[in-house]
Amino acid sequence: MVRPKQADQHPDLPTAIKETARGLIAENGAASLSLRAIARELKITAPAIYNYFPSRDDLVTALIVDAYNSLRDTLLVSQEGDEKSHAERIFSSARTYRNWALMHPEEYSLIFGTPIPNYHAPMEITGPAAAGSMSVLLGVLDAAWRAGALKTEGVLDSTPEMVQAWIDKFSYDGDPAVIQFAMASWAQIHGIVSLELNGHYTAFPKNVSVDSFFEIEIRAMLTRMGLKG
Amino acid sequence: MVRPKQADQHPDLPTAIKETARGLIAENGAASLSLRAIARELKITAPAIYNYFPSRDDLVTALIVDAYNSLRDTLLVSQEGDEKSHAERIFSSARTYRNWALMHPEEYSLIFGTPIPNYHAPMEITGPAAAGSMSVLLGVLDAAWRAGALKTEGVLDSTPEMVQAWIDKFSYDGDPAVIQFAMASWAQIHGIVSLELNGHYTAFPKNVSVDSFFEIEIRAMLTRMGLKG
DNA sequence: TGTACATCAGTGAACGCGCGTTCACTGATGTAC
DNA sequence: TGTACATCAGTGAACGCGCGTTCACTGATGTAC
Repeated sequence: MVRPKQADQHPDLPTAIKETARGLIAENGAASLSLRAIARELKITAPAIYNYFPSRDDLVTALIVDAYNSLRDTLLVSQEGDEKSHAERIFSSARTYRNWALMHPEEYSLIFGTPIPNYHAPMEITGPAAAGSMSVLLGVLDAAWRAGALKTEGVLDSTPEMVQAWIDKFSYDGDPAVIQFAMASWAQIHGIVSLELNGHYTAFPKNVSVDSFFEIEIRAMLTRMGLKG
Repeated sequence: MVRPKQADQHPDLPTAIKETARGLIAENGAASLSLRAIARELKITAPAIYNYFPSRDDLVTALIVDAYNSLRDTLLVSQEGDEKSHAERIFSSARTYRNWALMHPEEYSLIFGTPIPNYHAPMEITGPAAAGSMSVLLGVLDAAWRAGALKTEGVLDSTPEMVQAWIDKFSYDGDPAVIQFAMASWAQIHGIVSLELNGHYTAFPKNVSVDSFFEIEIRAMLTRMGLKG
């Protein structure tokens, strides 16, 4: 009896490694991810992983980049459809962001959660990936503003330091208030999603839906921007 | 030469253990906290810790309870002063919450960050501690509402499931919109603080202040509640 | 004041474990002739 | 079609490490007489 080559069981091993890693992170958290656990799960030996990822940190970096790209792609798809109003587009981006996080909690915690101990993300790789997904969110607001759909008067007395930093970094030539809105909306959505994912909202009987609470908050967000949801 | 007893070097060893633990969490993250590292730092041996904490998990639980209590106490102090208006009280609670988080990032990540792998918080201990600090925040809003300072008309068509769960759990007899406001404000503040602490806002030249961005958001929050900041 | 003794905080060795990473290797596969 | 050989993905043993926890112990301190 000839034992089949392992490759036969995992035609695309690098992908299988990453998928298994995501599964393990979902179970035990990103901090306790280990190459040996991945290998055990895949029924290969740990050194085999080194054929595809030079070290554990490189695997983690690949997972982070994948996560940012997945979020970005999901957001882009949600914006398709020319018939949508600006309010609808913003609304659907917000919903999509939350839904993506709820469906991929392990990836959300990987990019927005507490950093993994002893892992230092190489900014020249994760930076652009992060900017890619964030720029989609900003893009929706910017488009709405350029179409004159956003009320920005009186939002800012002067430009906050952080908003200015963003403007400088990305050479943004629109209204600073759009950046303020973008960062505020992001914080609001992230705040809800983060509390939700870590069980701070639902320490109740369990299975309490956050959906309608979230919808109301997004509507309030749109109202603040001068849009009707 | 008689070697002094270790107890002489650490008159209050349980406290010293917790302080050292907080220091190590600040350095390397809560996920990598180890009894041996604490002992090393204190120049004692690891088993000595077992005289005060029956296991690593019990130490972590103590740290979490301490964190919640510290946050609660800090919030309570910030509310003192009868001369303050409701808007001022809410504003100062928000500021205090953020400042506490910035001054104690290790404790903030302990209670609101990604859970520590293989640690399961005993809800009967951490639950009341969490409720204690959260009820201070809710208390400020509730007081403002009872004084008629909050505009709650039209905020809720119907009561979201999660808001109702809170009302049931804490037998709240006020306006459900107050709970909606409380949870929304908490999410907004937590969102900003969380992004700030994890470096998602300040991946810039570094040292970019979030202060005025935050102030504007709190003011917007007050405006939404019908208060002028 | 002096002696015998109980207390108990902290020690040091040891346990079994899982980890990332290295290394020389094996053996199935594909290629060249 | 058949043989010799190069390739290279995956193996298995080994390394040095740090971890939580247990255990019998030591030795300074406080107490009783």
